Amino acid sequence: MSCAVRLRTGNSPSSITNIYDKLLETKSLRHGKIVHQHLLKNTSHNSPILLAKLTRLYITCNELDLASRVFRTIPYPQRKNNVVLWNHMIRAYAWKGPFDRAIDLYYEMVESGVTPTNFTYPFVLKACSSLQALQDGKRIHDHARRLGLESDVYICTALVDFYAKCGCLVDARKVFDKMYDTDVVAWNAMISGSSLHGLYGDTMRLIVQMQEAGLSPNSSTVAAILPAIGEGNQLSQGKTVHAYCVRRSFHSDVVVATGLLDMYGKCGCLVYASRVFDIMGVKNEVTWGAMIGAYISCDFVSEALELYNQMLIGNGICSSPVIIGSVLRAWTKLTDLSGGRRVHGYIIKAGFDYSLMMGNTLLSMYAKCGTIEDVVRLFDEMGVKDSVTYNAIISGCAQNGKAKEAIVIFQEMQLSGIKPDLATMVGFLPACSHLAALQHGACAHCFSAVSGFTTETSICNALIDMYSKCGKVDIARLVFDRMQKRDIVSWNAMIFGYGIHGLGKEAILLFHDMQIAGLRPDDVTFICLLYACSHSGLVAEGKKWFVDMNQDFCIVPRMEHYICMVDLLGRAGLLNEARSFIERMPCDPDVCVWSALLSACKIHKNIELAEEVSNKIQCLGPESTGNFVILSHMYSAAGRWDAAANVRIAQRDLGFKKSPGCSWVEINGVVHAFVGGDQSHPHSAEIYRKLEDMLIDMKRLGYRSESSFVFQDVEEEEKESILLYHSEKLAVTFGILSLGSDKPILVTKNLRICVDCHTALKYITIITKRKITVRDASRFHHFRDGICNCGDFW
DNA sequence: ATAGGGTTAG
Repeated sequence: MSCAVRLRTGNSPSSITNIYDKLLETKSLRHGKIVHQHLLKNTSHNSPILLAKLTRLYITCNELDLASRVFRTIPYPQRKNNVVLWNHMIRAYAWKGPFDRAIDLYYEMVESGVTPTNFTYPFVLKACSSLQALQDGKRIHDHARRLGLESDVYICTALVDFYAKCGCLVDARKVFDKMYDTDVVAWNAMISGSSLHGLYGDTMRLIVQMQEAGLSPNSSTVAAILPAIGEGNQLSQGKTVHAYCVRRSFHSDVVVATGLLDMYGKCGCLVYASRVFDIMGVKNEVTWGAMIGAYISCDFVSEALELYNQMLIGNGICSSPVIIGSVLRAWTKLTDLSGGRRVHGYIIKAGFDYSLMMGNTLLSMYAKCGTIEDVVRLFDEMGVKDSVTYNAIISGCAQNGKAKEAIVIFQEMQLSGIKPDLATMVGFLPACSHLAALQHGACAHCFSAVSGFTTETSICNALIDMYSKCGKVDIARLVFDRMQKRDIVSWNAMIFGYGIHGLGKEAILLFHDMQIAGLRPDDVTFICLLYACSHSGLVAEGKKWFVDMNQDFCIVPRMEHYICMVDLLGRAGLLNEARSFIERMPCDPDVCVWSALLSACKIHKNIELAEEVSNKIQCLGPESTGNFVILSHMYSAAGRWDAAANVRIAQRDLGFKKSPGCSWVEINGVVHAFVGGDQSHPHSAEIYRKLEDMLIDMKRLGYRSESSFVFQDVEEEEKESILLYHSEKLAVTFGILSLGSDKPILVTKNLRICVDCHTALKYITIITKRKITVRDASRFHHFRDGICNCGDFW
């Protein structure tokens, strides 16, 4: 059609309007744009009706920006009166987004005096629902009520959907219950809302009620409930739904089938997931994303990456932000930083939107791969942050030994106005556990209680761990006793708590209680139990449980169990038995197994065996520095300085640096750290003076420094001073100076406590009449009135 | 319908 030519021939305005009209009726975007061009040039041809028609055409063609531009040029009275056009504009934005434009248009409509109709509300409410804009939705609900539109079935359904998506399920239910006629769509709104918020029980109850009301779930219902089933790990329920889908022929629907495979993946049933995937006729990007995610959830990470490549190469499907998120999670699970970095580069190069979720995924990858510098840099770059952002960085720090940083960031989070949630606290408490920062931990406990988190099993589990690692095993037990529901982690954490305090009998009692309560011990339970036996010298019990674990509980021992057993036997002085135990192992012992024996050789001063064990460790590649240190200590103790020096030279040549011994003490919520011979603390002078004073009293009571454990060949007096300024002594002394005389002192050390400090602290408890507790890398030492509860071997 | 944060383990 050569309309452009005809338009130039000086027709009268009314005939031109007719031509415009005809062009718009073709519903062709190209024609619309031609009319638009001419209207811009010949403003005299503008008529409100034409402009309205052009707006409609643009809406139909999904050109919302253009539609909106033309809409605004319609003169006021005509625009005001064309309610239908307002509704169309709002509906278009509510469908396609940006959703906030729909809400803005609604407000503009009301403010310019246009009365919304029953068609307006479902659309604007849908926009509120997509944005989870609770306040706006409530206001709009109020408007509809005042207009007497409350019984309109479409509005009610939209309201149910809106409240349910915002998580206000009580309000959703209120609207729902008032409805005269609830159809499948209204039920689906209720059901998908509770499913979206992970309320598995409620979702299933609603399904039953729906069927009792005589309605059958349709494919949308099924698609809505499958994520909740997956998250609730309800495999048998999921299979029932699958069967229902087959009966109703929903299973060939790509949305339902994708939901099914995702559900199987989340339930850990990879075989079923991939079977659904394989027989699917139509697969889209979401299907591939779900399958890749299923592989990752089931720990088949390299298979997931392989599938991703298959998708790109053989199936013509491009990456999407969601799939890239999954790929990042795969590298995270492999703790493969370079893989993660490559994906990060790809995200930048491909120009993917840097959404909050993508940022959080990247942050979590860097955090789990242990590069705190990258985490902090990314964190600072992120413009928008939410609680997940903070949770990722806090737990990332806590899991990578940066507990002090975790505390600082937790404080920053509170200043930023983002409220810590349940996951924040569960991720933060281990940082307190690690530092034995009881005051921070107790504050976190109070905050959790006030926020209503302490009814949750996960938070109580973290609290049990925190209190027992902060030396308060009694409070840990109180938390344990008051829990409404305990899971396997609760019992394991409590048993381990008793173990580190040398309370083996209590650990065994709890192990029995656990079985009476109907819980089946798992592999971790036995690690905790054997550890407890080992640290309380309960050799016979430990041996018995090791056998029972295999025979009665069908748990195949892992390396960790063997390590516990070698530790148990070795600690008790049964060095030969420990060695033959290792020789009988059905699998090859790793370095940690031999290290456990080497530590035992040190306790029982058996240099010959230590040398032999040390050679084995050398052959395996001595992964850690601790083994060199032990052997060198033993040679030193025997006065064999040359041998000790050779070990240290070998250690240096192989590139192993001794990690410095570090001790810390929490005073009024501030953690003070010390290394050996440290003079950097502001109160250093006082601390050293106090220590020297105490040394005089200690000597009077019979203390002799264990100078054989100084590893350089130096004069006695010098040895004494090297020992005197060990980090644990400095931290204890600072505690004595800073805390009231009735207060017990808790010091934490990153390595095992040294023999001399162990002896010295006993004397210090007598001199200062204080209780002193040291948590070293291995366990708790409770010093009281000149004795330690560890029984002097550790 | 697919992506982000959390508890026990020498």
